[in-house]
Amino acid sequence: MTNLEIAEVLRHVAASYKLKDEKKNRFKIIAYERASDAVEHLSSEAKDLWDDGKLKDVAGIGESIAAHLDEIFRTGKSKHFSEVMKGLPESMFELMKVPGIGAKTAFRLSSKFKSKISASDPIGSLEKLAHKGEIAKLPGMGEDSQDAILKSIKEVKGRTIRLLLPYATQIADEIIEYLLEAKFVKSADALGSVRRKASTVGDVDIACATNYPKKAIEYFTSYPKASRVLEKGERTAGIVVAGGRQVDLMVETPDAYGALLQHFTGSKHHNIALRELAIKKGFSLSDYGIYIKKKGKKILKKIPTEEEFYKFIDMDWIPPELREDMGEIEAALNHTLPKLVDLSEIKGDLQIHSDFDIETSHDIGESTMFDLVAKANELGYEYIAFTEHNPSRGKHSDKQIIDILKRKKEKIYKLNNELRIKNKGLKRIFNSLEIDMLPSGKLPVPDEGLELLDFALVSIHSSFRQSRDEATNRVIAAMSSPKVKIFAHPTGRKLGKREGVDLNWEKILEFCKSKNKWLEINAEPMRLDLPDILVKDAVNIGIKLTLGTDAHHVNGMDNMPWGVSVARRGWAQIGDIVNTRSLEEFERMLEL
DNA sequence: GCCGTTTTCGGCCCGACTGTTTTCAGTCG
Repeated sequence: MTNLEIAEVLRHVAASYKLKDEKKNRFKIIAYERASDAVEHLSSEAKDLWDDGKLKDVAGIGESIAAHLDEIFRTGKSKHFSEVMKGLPESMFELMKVPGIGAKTAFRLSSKFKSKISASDPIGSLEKLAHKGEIAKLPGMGEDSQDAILKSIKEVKGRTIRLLLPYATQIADEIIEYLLEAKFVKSADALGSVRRKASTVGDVDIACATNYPKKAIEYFTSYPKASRVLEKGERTAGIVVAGGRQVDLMVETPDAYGALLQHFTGSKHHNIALRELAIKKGFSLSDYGIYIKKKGKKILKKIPTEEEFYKFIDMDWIPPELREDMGEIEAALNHTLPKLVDLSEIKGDLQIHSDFDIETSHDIGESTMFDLVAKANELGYEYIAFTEHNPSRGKHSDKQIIDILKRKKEKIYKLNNELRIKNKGLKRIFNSLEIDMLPSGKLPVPDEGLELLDFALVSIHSSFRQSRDEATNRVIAAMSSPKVKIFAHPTGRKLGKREGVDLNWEKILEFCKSKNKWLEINAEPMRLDLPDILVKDAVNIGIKLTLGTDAHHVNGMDNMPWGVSVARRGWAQIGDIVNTRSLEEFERMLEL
């Protein structure tokens, strides 16, 4: 059972309690919803935690829920959950997937149209009923509700995967630019997961500061690229842009903008923790500002900037990337927040594929070494590594592989000489290779070939479905080769397409620490791998990380900022990232 | 049902928008 499935079950339990007796179960409902959230955002599989007896360590899962989940993992179901959901129509849980339909509405629809809602496709049945005008006839519903349901169903059906960060950022940037063209808009910022630079983004949210909120809402809803206006209030508005992507705007006057920015940047978990803390200090936080109690009255203090907002509760300003309630609140209170690594501190790109014909079975780069060097100079790097895939093993003998690698070494040797003569910008090109790990953990390059390299990366490109132990042993075996320094795109995940390989991270991190091996943060937007949560684990233990774009074209080298975002979300500082070092220091580290 | 730097009891985040209502319920973030 996956985390997503467990989270869904917990949410269904919460919905069931809501229907049975909302008043009586008020806090139980919150508890189950929180537990559901917690499981959904877990960095490891709940099943694995259960295996290790650590399920109860998850904040939000206590004695009782842990026991029910234990029953589910052992027997496939929970008697208690079945009892709670007893008497409720099965189809209602499916209908709740439609935005705007919650527990109550779903229950009413499922009960009312019992015979007309098919078990195999409840949402499809509902759509038919809506088309016939049946929904509008229900008490408390009307034409507008029916239309809203139809539109939502359409969106559910055409729902694309979550956006990758760069695309979401681009949508946000274009709208921010549009907003700032209006004279009455003082400032505009991305909110939510875009501002926190999460790897994927659902909806794009934007804030704007203006003394003319009405005008700003009007202006926003007439954005030329909007295909539809979802809502239009006094303070917020929502539109749909190309690809069915929703963009929400929050408007505030400049004197209260800080509280708004803080609130809608989130994350939800960060805000909840923050508000609970504020209550203990006698304040109440909201997106309008901070309420202070005076003589039994609540007085609103408006907050123009985020810095002032955090300062008011005795905290340092927290970089948005850290706002996940993962310890940043405690650190901000103690003034021990890390100084996060910055893009300007990156001195090299450690994964680049040129068009050198290395006769690999994988994809070869599209740009020449010459063009890639020019790009590296443009980016102000001191060094780069050419890391083409290894020559294919099936088509080459060991001797042929060694010959190819010799040719590549010579070519890079010549290029390095030219750099030395020019004596500016880029100082050194490293001769590296991204080597497949065979399923056994063996490397498809003979030792004599490895000796030709400055250092090597290893990565997984096949057999993604090995068992946890098999895969872990494979990685450790492959990394044990002396020339191998970096484990590239370690989980092998592709966002929205493929889960990563199931690995025992405790073991791998321990290995990296003891053998001084490095983990790559791959900056390719669909990878962003190592994931931020594992970056944080690695940083905690003191494992060094590298940044590489995995560029197969000069343009790919522009992806470095996304990798830096992942590093920052994992609390990495300059010292944690190897390629923030000067060339001389980096060379020393390679020899360790 | 969960949780603890005032607590193992007594709390539990805050507010907007929509639609269908004459004061609110449901849903969402």
